[in-house]
Amino acid sequence: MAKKPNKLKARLPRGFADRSADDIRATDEMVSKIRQVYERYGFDPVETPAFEYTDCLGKFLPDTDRPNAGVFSVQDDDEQWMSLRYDLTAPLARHVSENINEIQLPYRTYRNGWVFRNEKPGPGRFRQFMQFDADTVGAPGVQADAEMCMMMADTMEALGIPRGQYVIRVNNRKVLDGVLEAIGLSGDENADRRLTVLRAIDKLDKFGIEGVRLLLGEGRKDESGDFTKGAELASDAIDTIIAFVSGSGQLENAGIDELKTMAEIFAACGYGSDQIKVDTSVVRGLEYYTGMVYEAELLFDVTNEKGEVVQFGSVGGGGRYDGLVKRFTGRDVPATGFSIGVSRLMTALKNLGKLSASDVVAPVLVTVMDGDTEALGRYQKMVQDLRTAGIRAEMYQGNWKKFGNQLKYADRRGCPIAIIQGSDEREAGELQIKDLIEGTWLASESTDVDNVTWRESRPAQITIKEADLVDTVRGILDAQAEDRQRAQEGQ
RNA sequence: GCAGACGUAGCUCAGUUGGUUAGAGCGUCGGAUUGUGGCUCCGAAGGUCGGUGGUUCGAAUCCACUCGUCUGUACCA
Repeated sequence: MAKKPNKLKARLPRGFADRSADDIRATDEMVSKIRQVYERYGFDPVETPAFEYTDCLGKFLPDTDRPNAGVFSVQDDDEQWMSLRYDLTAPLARHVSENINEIQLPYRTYRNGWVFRNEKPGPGRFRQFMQFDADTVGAPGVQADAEMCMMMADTMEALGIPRGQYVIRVNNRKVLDGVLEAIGLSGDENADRRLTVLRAIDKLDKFGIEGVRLLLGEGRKDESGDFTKGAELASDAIDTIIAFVSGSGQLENAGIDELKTMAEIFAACGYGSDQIKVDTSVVRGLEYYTGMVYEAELLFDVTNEKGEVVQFGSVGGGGRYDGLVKRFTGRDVPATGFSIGVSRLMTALKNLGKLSASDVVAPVLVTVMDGDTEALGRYQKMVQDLRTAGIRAEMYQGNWKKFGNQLKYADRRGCPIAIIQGSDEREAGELQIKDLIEGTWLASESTDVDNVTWRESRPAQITIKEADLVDTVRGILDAQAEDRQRAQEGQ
């Protein structure tokens, strides 16, 4: 056997995805709905690049052991480390700090873009994904946080998620700090333990009360038998925390007061607990949040491709980060903002059926039966006439000599209509207009017809005068659109 | 990172205690049909059995290592 040439294997890096036409259109539609809400709230767009100097992004400086832990980093030719951004908040803090003298505070801004994380990918979890953020920089008041939550709720509804199918959960980091203090976990020497406790609390919706109890104590065994070490708290401390996160604990501190103020704002603005509610188990990221934290959670079941119900968790979140700009400027610039995971949310909406199947119809296909220059010019002219009338259209660009293939192409491409003009029609100044949607239906109704009879019947095909091309096509397209509309409503 | 399961054609999967030339369905391509999609019929292409090494007369099958995928878990700024 002849030796095979060493063919290059085409492969996508793991954790990355190609996006189809449908995905791109659906994303564009989603993004535009989100943008409309943010614009209405008076936010302005800003864009920062995908790369930042690594030290500007946060605590991750590449070390020699794992230069890319968590982030994708490269060294510039002047040996400075740069990284792909892993969120849109740190770059915003950099942008604001760098332009602090030009920017009018409070600065209300939004932006969407790709972010990158160098970590283990999973289903619905990619190493490149899109986020859509909104932030108010330079506003210390709780009102700014409250506005964020309300805007998040409005956004969910603008995306077609009905009230009751989502909830914005709010908490205040200061509250949790108070709880930790109450069980004697204050001070630097307990920093690690505090983290473990916060992480355990964050898993309430995943593991339930009992799971969290285990993580606060000895530890917990997962389904594969692997053991996770717990925080090893005393049992009365565990009880205090459990009581607190399940809503029955008592505590007075600044965090609670702020939450009360927020609740009043929500009530005054007409947002009920079916939209936004205080939930003392919300933790969010551990690093930079200083006060309010909030997250958007979907309450409906999401089934994946295999038909399994999956725990979807949050589709967005944020909070107050008063220290992030100060790192650069030394000035106190309080800020609050949130981020929507566009890619994740889109997966969920797709499953909810809220993602309207693309309105874009495939182009009308002008078939080719005569390949000489003059004839090709005539076909191309038909295409241009249709395009001028605002109708998507294209001329067949493959091997025109196999006519059957042209219709097969149109069929698979989903073309609504095919235009046919052979020499017979040409001489009569006529065109054949074939309704491919109607034809598909006819074909499914008559499966036992032999091929010759099927072909000679020329299903769903009419003959018209050349001059009537645009009007006829438009008429058929309109009728097809009505049918689609009716079918959708009938569901 | 840790733990477990699984890797056979483009896809979904068969493949006997280790035994000749590794199969099927679907899909793809060609033909029946130089001017009509579907159905039908005929034919063809397509495989380093994830990789490397070992055991054996002989490995898709057994062993070791490795890579990859999936599931759980950890981390997630």
